[in-house]
Amino acid sequence: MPDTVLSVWTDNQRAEPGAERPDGTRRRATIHDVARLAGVSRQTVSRAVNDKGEIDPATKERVLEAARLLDYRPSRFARGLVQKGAVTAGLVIPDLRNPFFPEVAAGVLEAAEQRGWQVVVWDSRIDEARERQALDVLSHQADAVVGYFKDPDDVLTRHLGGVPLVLLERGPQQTRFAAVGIDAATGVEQGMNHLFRAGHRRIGMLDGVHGPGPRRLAFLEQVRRLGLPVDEDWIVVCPEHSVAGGEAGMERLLRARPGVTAVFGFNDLIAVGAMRTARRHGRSVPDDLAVLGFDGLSLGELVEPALTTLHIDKRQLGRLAVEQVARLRAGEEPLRGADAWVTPELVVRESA
Amino acid sequence: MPDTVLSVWTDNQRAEPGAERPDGTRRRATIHDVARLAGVSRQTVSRAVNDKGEIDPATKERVLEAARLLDYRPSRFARGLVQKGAVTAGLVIPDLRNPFFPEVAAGVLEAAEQRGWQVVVWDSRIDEARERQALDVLSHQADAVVGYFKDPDDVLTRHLGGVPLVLLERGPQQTRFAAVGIDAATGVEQGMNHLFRAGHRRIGMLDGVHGPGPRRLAFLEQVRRLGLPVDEDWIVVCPEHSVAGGEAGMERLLRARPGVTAVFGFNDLIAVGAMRTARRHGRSVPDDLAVLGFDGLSLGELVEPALTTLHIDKRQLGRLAVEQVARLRAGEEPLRGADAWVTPELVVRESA
DNA sequence: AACGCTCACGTGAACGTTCACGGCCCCCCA
DNA sequence: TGGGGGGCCGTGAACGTTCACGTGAGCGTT
Repeated sequence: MPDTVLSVWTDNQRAEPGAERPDGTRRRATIHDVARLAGVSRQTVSRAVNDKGEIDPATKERVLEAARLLDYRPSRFARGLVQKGAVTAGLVIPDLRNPFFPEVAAGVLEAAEQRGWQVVVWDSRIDEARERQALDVLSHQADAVVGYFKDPDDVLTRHLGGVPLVLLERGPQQTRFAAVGIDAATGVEQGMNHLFRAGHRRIGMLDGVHGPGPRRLAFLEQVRRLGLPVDEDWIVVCPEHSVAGGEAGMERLLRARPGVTAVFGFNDLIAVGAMRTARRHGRSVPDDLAVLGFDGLSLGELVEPALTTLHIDKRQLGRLAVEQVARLRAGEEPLRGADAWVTPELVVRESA
Repeated sequence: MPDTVLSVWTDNQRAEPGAERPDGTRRRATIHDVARLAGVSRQTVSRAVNDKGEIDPATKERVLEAARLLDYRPSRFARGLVQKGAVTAGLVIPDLRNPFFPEVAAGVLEAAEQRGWQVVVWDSRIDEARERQALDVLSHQADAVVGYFKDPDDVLTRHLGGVPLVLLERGPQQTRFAAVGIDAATGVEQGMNHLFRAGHRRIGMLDGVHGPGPRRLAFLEQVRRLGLPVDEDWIVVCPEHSVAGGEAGMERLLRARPGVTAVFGFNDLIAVGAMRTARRHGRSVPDDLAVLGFDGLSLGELVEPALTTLHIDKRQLGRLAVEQVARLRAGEEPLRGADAWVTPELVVRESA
């Protein structure tokens, strides 16, 4: 290589052309171009770049040099067309900034990697339109999709164009699609028992969604079972699934039900927000107000007091989702019921 | 559709076959199979599934029905081969569980989405072998790669096979590749000025990497500039970039330099760990010991005392990386110097 | 001298789409 | 009655690889 270090440095990585077209634009170099320049056949080029055997080391070097010169890169499409087996899954996540979802994603990536699949990730930013948009793209580019979607089945089907879908955190009774989820009922039961045994009778909920989702339904069932007072003022919906959302929700709950002695948060971020608001109102946690989270984020150990929460194995959730995809692809029946759930586990720390 | 609801529910999403092969396995249905079943040509099938015009509504419906029957999905490879323009970028992240990286990823995803690109994500889990592995795959499947890599240029080149690479957080002097990074010098200067003005003279560093990385070099320069005492005992390397790592590192620092009055953390998690250890040793923060972080994670506002830190615009970092990729693809010169940096900003909260 | 074997390399076919045509039929209008 | 035009549909070709062969040169063995 006669290039000086400087020129290598400067020209580094610049897209250098294959061939000039009549219209002046540049076409990407093909295996043909390389073959011609190196004076060999396509097959020999293929042998060189994929370093297979049956090729003279000298010609191999010559071919690679030609490839470098033309900035040749094999077309992944042409390649994929002839060698099957490359699997791409789509993953649609509502909000990467909520620490819950990166953990789920990590589980998906881990399981996908083990199977040799790759994952293209979309952040829908809690926007249903963006969810559909993600589906539109992924239905063209992925072999399967897993993710969080709010739309009903028929809408999803319309944007899916036949690719298999695995829903995250949708009860199977709410969808015909394969799904993996969280056993909210069992989790909430553990949590409410814990609060009840600690003497709490006026328990509020800071929900995260408007409709009667699984967590709220489970909460209501426990409230009924334990014979606690309840009306809709005990449940307030936070404007967002964040600390700020939890703070706002707690403000409203304290106004509506000043007598509340414990709150059950839709997730850990909301619970943390609740603690902050409570403290700002002069109530100490857990003495004046107990706070229970739902997620088991590691940041719950860092706040003060440390958050008592229902811990979810988030990686496992992701891994399960990938397994569902594998089943669909194999033509098997997807997991239903408890096998497709992750059961929360109560982690008692300090806040309740 | 004569199917009962039940059968739809049950058979849902199961991979139903295209055609039986001699060996008994099933082949995915092609456009040809659909055409034959519907009694039309490929082109007509194409028109139906891509809903273009020039097709009779009745035949269209017939074709779509046939496609449904065969579970036909167009091959994305065959499609990509003929219509250019689909861009896939690879993103390699060290650890999705460190809140810093999901934010960077969010920036990458956001910018990629705006350009109509998709992103396949790999979590290398801070393992250099896995980094290379990711490169091996992505060099085959992606049109460009951006990510965190520890290997030197030549190793990367070998695993890259010609695809453009943008490095995250590597000073351009350390690599010939295009890069985006953090202006550690400016950031550390701000931080150290802040500590110095508060009266601190014995300042330790909890580093995150073994070599003399940019943050440590900047630290040493500031120490020299301010005329502070320094030897290697003032710098300890934490075993990992986590709260636990910070706790362990702080234990060692306190043992080596009990007179320390302030510590500068490699990142926010380490700084939080330092605070916890300090407190466990009976030192109150910031009175007995000031702690300064580097990252600006939102969890820094939640801990107590709230973490003073050098805030980095992590999304911007991701967006910049995508812009670098775009430049490389366009054959332009990548950004160098300050345009490719994100400058940290001191956020004074309570810990220092 | 005939055979066989290995090494290095080339050739046609196939992968599954879309694109650019071209053709047919029917209707309408002059 | 002729021609024009639009609606609907089909036919080759092309996209860029890899795969399964085929070929010829060179060398050693019998």
